[in-house]
Amino acid sequence: MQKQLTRRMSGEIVISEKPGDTLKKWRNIFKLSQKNLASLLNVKPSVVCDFEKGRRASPGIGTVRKFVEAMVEYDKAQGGKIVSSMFAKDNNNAVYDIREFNTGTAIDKLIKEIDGEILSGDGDILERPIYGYTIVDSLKAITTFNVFGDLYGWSNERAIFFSGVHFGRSPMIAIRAHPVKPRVVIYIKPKAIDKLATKLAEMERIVLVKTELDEDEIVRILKKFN
Amino acid sequence: MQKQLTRRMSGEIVISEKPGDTLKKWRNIFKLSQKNLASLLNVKPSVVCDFEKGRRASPGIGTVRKFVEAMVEYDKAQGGKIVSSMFAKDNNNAVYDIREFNTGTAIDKLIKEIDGEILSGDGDILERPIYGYTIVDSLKAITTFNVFGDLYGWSNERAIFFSGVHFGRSPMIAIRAHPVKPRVVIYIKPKAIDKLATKLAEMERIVLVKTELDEDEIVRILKKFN
DNA sequence: ATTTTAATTAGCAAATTGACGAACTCGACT
DNA sequence: AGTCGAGTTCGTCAATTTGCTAATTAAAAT
Repeated sequence: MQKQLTRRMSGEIVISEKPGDTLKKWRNIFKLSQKNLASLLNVKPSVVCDFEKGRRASPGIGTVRKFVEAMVEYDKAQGGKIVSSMFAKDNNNAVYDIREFNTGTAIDKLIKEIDGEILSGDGDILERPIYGYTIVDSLKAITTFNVFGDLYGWSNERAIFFSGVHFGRSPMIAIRAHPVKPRVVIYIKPKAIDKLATKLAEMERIVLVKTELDEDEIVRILKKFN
Repeated sequence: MQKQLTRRMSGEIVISEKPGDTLKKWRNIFKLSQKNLASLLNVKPSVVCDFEKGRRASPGIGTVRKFVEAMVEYDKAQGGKIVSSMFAKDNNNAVYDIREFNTGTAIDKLIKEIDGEILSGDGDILERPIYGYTIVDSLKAITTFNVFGDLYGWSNERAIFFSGVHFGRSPMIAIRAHPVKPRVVIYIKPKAIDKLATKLAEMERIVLVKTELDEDEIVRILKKFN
């Protein structure tokens, strides 16, 4: 959650017309004085000012990072009120795990690692890289509001794992209906596989896979990937 | 939409453990070779490589920005396939406008500008700064999936304008139910004001305002703010 | 009226970036 | 065996950043 926010803040600062103003805006949101923030960073207040006033035309990302993380850390030490007020999405327990890779991982490599069986998808589509994954409880995903927006992390070039799958029909229908599609869908210990599910997967050119590993094992294995 | 993506990309690069890897990841997503990207940036390929391999520990945000924007621009010139595949939220026409300010604007200043009448809220709460606003169609906001997650931009220290308001009861109930609250709620040309709405606003310490200007005029006026 | 506190400006030394070019690796394809 | 394309490594150097101190302005508090 903090990471999400630091990314947002950094992104906004980098792209902003006047990065200094944006920096200042965040400092104000965190209710810190320049002196205050400076001491968190072990620098003198004039340094903070120089950045805010844009004396440095293009500060390094290390600097931006230090600033942003210091503010978020500070808030955390105070109980995290500001950070958590920034976010709503916590009780979204339909999402079991969500993570991004830094480098692409080929689909077939991932399938092999999790001991998956391919139900649909072949050829060079299996060599495409994906950049992250999401593990969701299929039932909760459909009944909970809003999850579908949160299923995709930064990239939709990703794998989606569904747990609690009966026949795998509903998850594929949901994916069919949703405008953004993942590259790979993986059913965790499905009871059976509905024919319509594989048909839809083919139509969408989505690689459909099943695995008999459980969520924890999958998370553990995928920790390796970067 | 492009701006959103550039912010995401930049944020991810800044916060990443290995910014170079993240840069590379995005270059791959945009299906560009180093040479290719280098030519878009008018630099030599080795420069791109140096950044990806982390020879510069802390590249300037100007550099990050150039990289990110070049990729997005390139995609746009190709028809914008990648950028738009990255986003789902288009047919969300419940949201009429959403914008962030770079500097805080006092609530009462904003109210004065849009010629608003205060229905609830007084004292120093009116001097608090806000950092953005959202204008939504109240009916669509409630019937459309997912909007409530998109109502808040970067900061919830913001104003939310509701158009198509009858008595203003439903919007306040929705806000009451939602965990993240705006600082200010503004009804655009309401037919009347429900008592419960003002009561809820008081309970949530939200400044409730009505205005007789229409959406377009409001957008025009708020363009001034930065 | 005086003292604090917060924010801004400016000059300067050391460290780092940003860009280049040339040399080098490593597969893949003739 | 040889050449292409894509990517990597590194020495070099001007331009910038980073952080300091010190001086100055502005606003708030005593």
